[in-house]
Amino acid sequence: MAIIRNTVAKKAVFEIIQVNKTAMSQTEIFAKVNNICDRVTVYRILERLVKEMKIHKIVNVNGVINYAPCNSCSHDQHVHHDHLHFSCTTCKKLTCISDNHIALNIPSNYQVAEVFLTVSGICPDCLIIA
Amino acid sequence: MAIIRNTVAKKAVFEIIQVNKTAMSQTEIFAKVNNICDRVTVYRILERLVKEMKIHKIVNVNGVINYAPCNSCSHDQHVHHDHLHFSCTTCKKLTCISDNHIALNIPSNYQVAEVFLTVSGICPDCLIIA
DNA sequence: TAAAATTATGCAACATTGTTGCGTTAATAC
DNA sequence: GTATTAACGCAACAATGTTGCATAATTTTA
Repeated sequence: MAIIRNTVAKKAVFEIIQVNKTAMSQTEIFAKVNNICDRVTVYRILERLVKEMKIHKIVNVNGVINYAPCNSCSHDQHVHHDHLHFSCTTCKKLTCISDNHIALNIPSNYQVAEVFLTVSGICPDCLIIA
Repeated sequence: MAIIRNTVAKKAVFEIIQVNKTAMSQTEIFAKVNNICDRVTVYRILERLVKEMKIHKIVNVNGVINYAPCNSCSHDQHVHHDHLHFSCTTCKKLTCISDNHIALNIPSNYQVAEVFLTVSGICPDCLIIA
């Protein structure tokens, strides 16, 4: 039945993810926890937070897994959240763009579970600079 | 000006990708080339084939990069092809589902370059077995 | 509150995927 | 056939992620 423990490291990791406006990789998160725990622990905490549905996993266009808070996710939406991710080619930041309900045209013999939609390009911040 | 050479290994890799109905990872491709070349060579061939626009890269939902032939891709579409990928959670195969033109609702201050759309679930083949 | 149970951690080692440098091989042009 | 240089092999490295196991910390319960 696995009782969930809210440890110091776990709180720190969750805090970091919640405060940050863009999605973060394990590497970025580990860099921010200031050695309060091992890097393996960060992996395991992330795994647990995903299972507890407090954060969600997003694979960036380069294949690196990123994590973002599940702010707008209800329990239902988690499995089937159709929101969109924007991957900036300039600053490399991955941003969640909420509430983009897309209509897919998938053959009926496919059973859809989850939609992964990421758009690459240049984000507003980088467009200003350019 | 880099003259392109059509080597034995390159022909073999391209053949494997073309024959296969689903997208393949470097690991899968290397397993099929039967040691006619080094695994590094496979990486480099894939890189070249992508640059020559004969195949395209797809990042699977687990972060592993897969390759599929650019059958339906015109030169224009390559950079901006909106087709959809289906990632089967049972057989792990990644399939291209052609011609799914989706309407995105991205804020106008984002400059869109490329759309990555992958849907996970169960593919027809695995549904029959289940 | 002390002991038992079990969740979480640290560390080391490993696995997978992908990259780089450099000397050598081989495809193509002439 | 020879020259040119793209492509290759090998070794070494780098990044990301995983596993096993002993230990630490937290919670339960007696």
